[in-house]
Amino acid sequence: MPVPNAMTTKAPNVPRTTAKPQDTQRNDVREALLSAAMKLAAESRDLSFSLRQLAEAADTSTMSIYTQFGNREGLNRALSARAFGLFADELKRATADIDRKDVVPLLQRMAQAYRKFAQDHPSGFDLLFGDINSFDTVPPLSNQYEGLPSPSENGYVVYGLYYSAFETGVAQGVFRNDAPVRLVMDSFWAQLHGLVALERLGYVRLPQEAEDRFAYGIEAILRGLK
Amino acid sequence: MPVPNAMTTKAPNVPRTTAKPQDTQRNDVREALLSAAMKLAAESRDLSFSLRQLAEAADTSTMSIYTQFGNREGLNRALSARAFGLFADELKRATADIDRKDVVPLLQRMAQAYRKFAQDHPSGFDLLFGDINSFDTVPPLSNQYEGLPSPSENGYVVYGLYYSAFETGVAQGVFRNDAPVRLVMDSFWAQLHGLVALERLGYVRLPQEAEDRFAYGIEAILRGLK
DNA sequence: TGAAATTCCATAACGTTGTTATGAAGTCAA
DNA sequence: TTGACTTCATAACAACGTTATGGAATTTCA
Repeated sequence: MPVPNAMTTKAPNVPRTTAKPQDTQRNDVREALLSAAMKLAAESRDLSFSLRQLAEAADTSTMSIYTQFGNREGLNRALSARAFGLFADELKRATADIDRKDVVPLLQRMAQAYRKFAQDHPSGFDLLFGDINSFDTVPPLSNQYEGLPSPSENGYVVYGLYYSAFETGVAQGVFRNDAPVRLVMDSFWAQLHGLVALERLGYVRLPQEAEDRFAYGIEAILRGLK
Repeated sequence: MPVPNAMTTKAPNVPRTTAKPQDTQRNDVREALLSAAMKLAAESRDLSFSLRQLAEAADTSTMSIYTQFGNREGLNRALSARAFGLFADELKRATADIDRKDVVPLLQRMAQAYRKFAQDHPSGFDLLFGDINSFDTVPPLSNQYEGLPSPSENGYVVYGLYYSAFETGVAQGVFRNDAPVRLVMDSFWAQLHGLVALERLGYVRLPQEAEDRFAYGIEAILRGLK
């Protein structure tokens, strides 16, 4: 879509002051790029910004993206790590006042946090769960981790929060023990993901229905795992 | 990614024979474009083909895509209608030998068909359920249809097959009647979608786990709606 | 301290993409 | 037969991700 090219048409040959000794805190440029990318993604609620737009927003050039991240996929990978951080924060905040032994209210809050993360950071949600090949940063489902790329630290945090809730719940007899805890947890997560993903994708067109739909779905999911 | 441009480098100025009177069965070009697009999508298992590749595969030029479909989004919309046809076929085939009153086995088959459709036609699955704004061709969840774009005919077929199964099931008392049938059905669908979507996105890395995971998930979903 | 090696990124270009401009050929109504 | 309309082949355009090149800043090591 041809758009007024206010951005690419700029005064040419205005060389930027390149890194002076005192501002060469390493990773200044990297940080500027990452935070500008997060901002652009937040504004548009997707990942459609171009690398030229990003470079301009971060007051640098496209080449610095390549030296810092290799290519766009590398940038996305770095952004995924950030997104997992936001997700982990939301999970912790939502469950701060819940006793870890009260697994049912705990998981209800964690489900709400999953949905809230998708609503508040839709591009982060897309990064983590919306694209093929995005799962390099997500902990694998299997116990057999060998040879698989290692996910980000916050990925493990998120994974661990869900897993330990189910570990406790199965031990308490609140959830079924007819399968490995991992499978019970994954079942919960997949079904929760479906509720949230369809809403993110625009299937739920009438906002006033969304709350009932989500609440009903979560109850059904938990019922099915008891 | 710079690739040997064997396609764009072709003998120039070789005018094609433009529509002669006898081959002007209208929509010849449209049909050629659609079937070539389906083929390209099937080969790559995604929608990454370019409009130039499509034009060449259909032995026409890119402009015909624009006269036939307006733009790429219009092409995708037409492909969605085809994909819904394939999905409806799969649903019918999978449930052909099931009595419509046996709603539990019926829905198990319909869940398997949903998964099989995603496996056999991943790009079709992406078209229908994988992208924001793709839901113009999907029947809306709500009873209040007013003002919403009308989905494709096969969209209604798919929707109706699921809906009537739940209508029967709720009437029989097999499923809960504590909410509108539409909400029960949507809960089932969303959770099923989560199982299938995560598998499609590459989360299930070990194929030998996929079957158990899916079977366990479907059982849990049905249990939660009883 | 000073020269060589290396890192970083600004400029500019390349190939590919979706889309649009233009015009010629074919169809259809009168 | 004429004139309006439709269709699509050619060519161009702006924007995209990426790569080439080179100069400045920094680091290494004497």
